[in-house]
Amino acid sequence: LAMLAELHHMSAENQRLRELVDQVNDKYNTLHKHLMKLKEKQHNNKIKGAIEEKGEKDDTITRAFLDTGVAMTEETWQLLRKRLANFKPKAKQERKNTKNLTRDSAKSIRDKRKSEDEKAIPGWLSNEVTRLSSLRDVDQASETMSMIKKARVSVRATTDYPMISDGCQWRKYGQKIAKGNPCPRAYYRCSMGTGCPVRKQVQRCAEDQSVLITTYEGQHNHVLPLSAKAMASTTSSAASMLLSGSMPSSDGLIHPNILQSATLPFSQNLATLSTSAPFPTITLDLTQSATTNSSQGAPQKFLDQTKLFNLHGYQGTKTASFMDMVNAATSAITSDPKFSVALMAAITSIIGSSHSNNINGASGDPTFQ
DNA sequence: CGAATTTGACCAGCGC
DNA sequence: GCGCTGGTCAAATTCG
Ligand SMILES: [Zn+2]
Repeated sequence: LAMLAELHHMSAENQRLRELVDQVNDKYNTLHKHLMKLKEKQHNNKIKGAIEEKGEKDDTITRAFLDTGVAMTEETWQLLRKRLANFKPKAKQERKNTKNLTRDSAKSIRDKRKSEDEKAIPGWLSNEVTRLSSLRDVDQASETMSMIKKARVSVRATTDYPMISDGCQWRKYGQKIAKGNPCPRAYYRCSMGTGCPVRKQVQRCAEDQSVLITTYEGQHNHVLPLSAKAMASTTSSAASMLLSGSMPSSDGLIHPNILQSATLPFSQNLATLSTSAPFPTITLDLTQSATTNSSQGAPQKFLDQTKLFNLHGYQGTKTASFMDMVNAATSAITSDPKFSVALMAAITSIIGSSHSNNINGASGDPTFQ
């Protein structure tokens, strides 16, 4: 009987580990894509820069970009122009806060909420923060926090992508129609924790309506269910990656060169990081992820690693193999320390929450009309 | 009946 | 100052 029980236990744990492996694998893939896209975008930005210098803003050019599969939206152009025209960093957030506070002063409830917002420290992030603080200054850590609020992670995914619902509970608080395209943009706020500052906005692409662009902002205030951890950790690691990329030139004197987007090694069409003003944004492209992955030299390593991952994950599922996988992953990416840091944070966050295997698949994420 | 969504009002930036 | 626009609020309404 005892043996049976233990067997049961073991199998359960096995299952859990397998899920973990899957998640890590997913995250790995996502990050990989990020990198790819980053490289791609960097290339694009170079081209863009050249074009901007020449002052050519023809439709034909945009068209060409689109034809080459480059996502070149009007927003991007506007952002570029804006950035070129004038750069007014900081102070926006502060002003906003004060505004909100004054406005909210009328109602006690919201007042309370606001104060909570300002004082609350994202629980799951605390580890990372402490680590960072141990490495750097407390000031830097706090600054990183504030920056994290500003940082944004946007995810491009097709509507049928299984991750449509990221496991979080979102309550819709607004919807607006964008000027350029007929598709409205929906604003959501995380409703899992009281005063959770996380916001996301969902918009489907104008050209290709099968593509949803969800943009996440902020860090969670509370504990996340396991199902939500994948996306959350992915976005958070992406954000931290982005921020760590833009941080080292501390004290805000970051030159707002649009054309200077953070450079990460070896990447193709995975993730696009743009240190672009006003908000640093990293976009992950999940549109063409699972199927057609590699066509060129660099990613080969990764692919092999991934396959290895899958293999180990699906058959072995011993903690040892899992650890091996993690080690392999980390060692494979050590070429970029920042990246490795981010990924480590993500992995540790996942591992740390090995209990509460709550596989709550779909909370309705209604794809708006 | 409580919670979530809808939807117009509202507000701050921003360009003119 | 005016009007437009992106973002948020909140009353009304629907949903479960
Ligand atoms: Zn949350």
